[in-house]
Amino acid sequence: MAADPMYRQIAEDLRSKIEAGELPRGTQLPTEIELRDQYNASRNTVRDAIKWLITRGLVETRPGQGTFVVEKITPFVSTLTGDPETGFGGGEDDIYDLEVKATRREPTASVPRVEIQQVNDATAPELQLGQGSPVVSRHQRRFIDGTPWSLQTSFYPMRYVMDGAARLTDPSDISQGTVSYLRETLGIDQAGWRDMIVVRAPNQVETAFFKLPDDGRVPVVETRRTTFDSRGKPVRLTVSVYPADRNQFAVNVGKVPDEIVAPGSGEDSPSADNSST
Amino acid sequence: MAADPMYRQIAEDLRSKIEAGELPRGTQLPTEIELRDQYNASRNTVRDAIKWLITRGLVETRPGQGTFVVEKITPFVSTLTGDPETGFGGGEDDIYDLEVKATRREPTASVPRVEIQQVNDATAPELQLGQGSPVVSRHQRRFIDGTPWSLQTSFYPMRYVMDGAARLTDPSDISQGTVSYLRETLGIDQAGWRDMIVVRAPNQVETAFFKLPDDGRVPVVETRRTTFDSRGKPVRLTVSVYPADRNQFAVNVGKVPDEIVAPGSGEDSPSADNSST
DNA sequence: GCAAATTTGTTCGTATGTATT
DNA sequence: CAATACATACGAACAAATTTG
Repeated sequence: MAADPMYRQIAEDLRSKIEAGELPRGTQLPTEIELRDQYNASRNTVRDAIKWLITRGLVETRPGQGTFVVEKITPFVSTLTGDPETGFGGGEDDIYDLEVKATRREPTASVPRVEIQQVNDATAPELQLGQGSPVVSRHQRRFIDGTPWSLQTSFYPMRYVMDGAARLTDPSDISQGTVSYLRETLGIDQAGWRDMIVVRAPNQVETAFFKLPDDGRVPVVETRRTTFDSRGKPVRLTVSVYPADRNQFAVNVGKVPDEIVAPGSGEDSPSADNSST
Repeated sequence: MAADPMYRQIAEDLRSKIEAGELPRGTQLPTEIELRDQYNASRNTVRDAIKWLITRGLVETRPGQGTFVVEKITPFVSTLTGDPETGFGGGEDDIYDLEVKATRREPTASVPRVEIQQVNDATAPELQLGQGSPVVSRHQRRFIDGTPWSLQTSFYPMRYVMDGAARLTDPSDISQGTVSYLRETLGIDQAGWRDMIVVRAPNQVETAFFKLPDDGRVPVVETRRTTFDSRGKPVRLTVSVYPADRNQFAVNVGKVPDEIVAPGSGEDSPSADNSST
């Protein structure tokens, strides 16, 4: 009882039992009352230990049922790169390439929700627009095999609509893809893009849509894709949000083989802990 | 008291005050005793509210001092892509390109720690090695302006050393870079690489090195870079771990302008919350 | 340098509410 | 409806870290 607080000791003990396979995935832990007796602590202390395990994503509690070791999720893998000449985005509108280990799963998307907005303070510089400029936003919810996969919003300068790209405001899929639509109507070519990848806590909308635990311990990955024309001017901004607990990303540079090897994540760092700087 | 639990109401109230600027970054919140009186709740309930804010990274507590609104961190931005022909990795050994908004900061790295290990179960398939094959691991701690930036470990098949690349086991920097060293000694060319990006909770070593809060609420980003030769065979695997609270990543595809625009993250999704599927 | 005051951290006990079986 | 199990809330006491006098 000298070094660590009791709830940490209990938590570490349970953690080691989980990682040693003594408590396999999906099994139920002893109830809080049973743990209280086992560890000779109070129920509140046991609950502190469980809270610590929840934060690390090791267990989950279900009211009226018990505490369970979480099942491992087979992640979705999204490839952020693509062939800038041929494929260039895969042909689908705003949909990233997708490859999934073992089974090939099918992504589906909701009908776009289109809005005219004043450009956000955060996105204005990325689109090189003045504060408050009007933009068209096209928002979609995307699923894989029915489970929520990502939220995606693309922003286009309103000027494109004025200049003739009226279908940008159509609240339906632009089947040919907005890329080729902009090229054909306005002669805007797409020379490349940059993805900015940020990890952050989910907001309320994201927590609800992805059915994440409402204590914000599961982060989301936000990719902000700015597409440029050949003169280096930004054409659009696509913001996609993915829950980090079921998504991974791949980036290819140069010549690489096709198959994606299951990334085993986890404990690769040399076992010994570092001490000096 | 019907809808939300009291600790959530207190937390949301404090959150709105923080986001409205009423409680600026860095300022101290009222003490738990003061909050108890303000909200007419018990101290434990106030502490539950503070815990909720901590999980979301909005505040931090300092024992003996108080609770404070967290300061915003200017993030490091690492570019995962590069020119596959000319630059190809930037010339430094295993160091990614780095660009930082406004000021250009200098990355430094510790002397490599070299170990001969049996290949990990997770990394064996990525390097296409049999279970338990010997590998050389080269581990470095990397800093920017003195603050811990990333932990990086590269794995090479031990066979390379047998075949003549003895310096791979040198516990010092290979100044010319391992890429050109392998090309000159063994004729191994580097045709491309793939980065797998995973977000997960930090382990004990990472928590200590990055000085992260020990409750694992700050995730880490793990990039697993597999480098391939022109025949599509893996040459090496570089695993880098970055704390998500001070790092962002950029991926360039095709032709894009040089300057990286400050990515403002956050609240871009259309304001209204989604309801139906 | 030490002691007191302040503030958060841990642990206990207890009671009541809510969700599930 | 009853039993079970987790969720919330209160009160209290002591420990540990930090600042202040």
